[in-house]
Amino acid sequence: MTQSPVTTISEIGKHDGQSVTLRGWLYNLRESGKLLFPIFRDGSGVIQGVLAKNAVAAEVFDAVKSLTQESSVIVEGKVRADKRAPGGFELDVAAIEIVQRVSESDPYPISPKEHGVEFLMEHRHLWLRSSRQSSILRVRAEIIKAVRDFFDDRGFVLTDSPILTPAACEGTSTLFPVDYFDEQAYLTQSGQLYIEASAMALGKVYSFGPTFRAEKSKTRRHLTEFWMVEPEVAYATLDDIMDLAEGLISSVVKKCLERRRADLDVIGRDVSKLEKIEAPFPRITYDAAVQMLQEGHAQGALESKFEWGGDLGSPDETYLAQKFDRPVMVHRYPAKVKAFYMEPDPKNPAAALCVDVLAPEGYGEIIGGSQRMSSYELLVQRIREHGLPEEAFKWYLDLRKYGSVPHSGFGMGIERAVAWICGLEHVRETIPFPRMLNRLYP
RNA sequence: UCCUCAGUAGCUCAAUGGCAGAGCAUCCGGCUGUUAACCGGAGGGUUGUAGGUUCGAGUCCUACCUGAGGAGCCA
Repeated sequence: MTQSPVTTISEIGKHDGQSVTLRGWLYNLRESGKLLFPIFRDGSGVIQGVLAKNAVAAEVFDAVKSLTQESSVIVEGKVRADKRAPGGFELDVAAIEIVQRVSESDPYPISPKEHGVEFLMEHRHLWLRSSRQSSILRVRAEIIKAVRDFFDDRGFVLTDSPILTPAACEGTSTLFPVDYFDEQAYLTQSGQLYIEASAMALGKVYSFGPTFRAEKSKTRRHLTEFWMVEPEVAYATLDDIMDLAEGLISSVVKKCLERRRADLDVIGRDVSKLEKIEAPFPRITYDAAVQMLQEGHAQGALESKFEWGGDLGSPDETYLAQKFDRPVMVHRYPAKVKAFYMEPDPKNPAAALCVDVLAPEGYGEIIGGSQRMSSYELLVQRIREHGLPEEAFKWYLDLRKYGSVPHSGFGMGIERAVAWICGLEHVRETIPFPRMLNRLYP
């Protein structure tokens, strides 16, 4: 092959009328008599090639004609703007080098036709190559970058929490145990307790990493391994972190609309719904939410009547979220349904200074946060009430002995945020290799 | 853990208790603008597993396995 400049499909518009080299894979091949229409992908996008039998060398035509799906190829050809092409450009193929040809006796299993969930999940390592899955992963990467930029630009310091932990932060029933030499350790279910310590050192901090929950949940919103970003701010109140949460979400959505609109189109997302996501978000108390739920039940929109004092269930969250066109913040839940470390509301000690942010369109809770308890005595009392091993929390209690201050933070689940922003049916598509109740492979 | 549904060709699905079928994929042939191309042909089956009912079971019954959707729990 001659040496034309190597480029990518996403950049190919800059080379209109020129010869270029693309390195990628055959996505599909159509033919019509003496014409071939190979579709190539290279990780940045998809482009259709064209070969006419009387216009190219016979060996090039035959080589393309015999290609199998997902064979890896280096192609050279002239870029041509064409209204018939979905991406606006086509490639008049002049030469091709087959890097590895997929055998027809063992063809690529994922055809352009429909497949079932189980089959696709068994072939997740190959499913990632589809346009839709590639676009989702690009949006995921954009969301993570937008999250980190948001905090970095505001003076937060990234202080990651350990993955291996000696004890639970919210009870032991949902932990994955691992052998740690002669001790029992667990995979973390939240980095929160540790970033409280680093917030006391550095003021404004966040952690970003994987978390693990051995919940036997089998729903479209659950993974056993998922990624969380958790900011923690010294001297911040509940109101402060509600401001922070709505700023984060609106900033992330805006970045995706600016930089990943083409991918959102591939995924089929209705971006008009995302364009409405601007601060301020509605804020309602738990008490107001209960009233809305009871009205919903009276109107027949909800099956069961919600009683004050319980935690919100999935159908309840979906109902509340449907009342708004942007995320809704529900704050001040009853303390007894929330974690032990939450500060009581001074105006009503039965309520906790906490907030759940419910995404629109039924995507459920994407953020959970609170003001943390700052009193040593009260925290000891709560740890005992919850039957937690006091010895394991000695270091955490130290934070309340040496310059304790009010502080607040929250956790945002990356996969739920990706599912919502992309408009996906299930969080399993939001991460390259999802870990679920019945899925550890591939 | 509980509730509901499903499992038939590589994939997606049909088949009243009575001969196991189609589309896609693969292979062969045709077509100079195809858009999940189309047209013709070929090969491809231990109907999830183990029992049971029946003259006869993909179909009915029991148990188990696997998967999906939901509840609870949660981000």
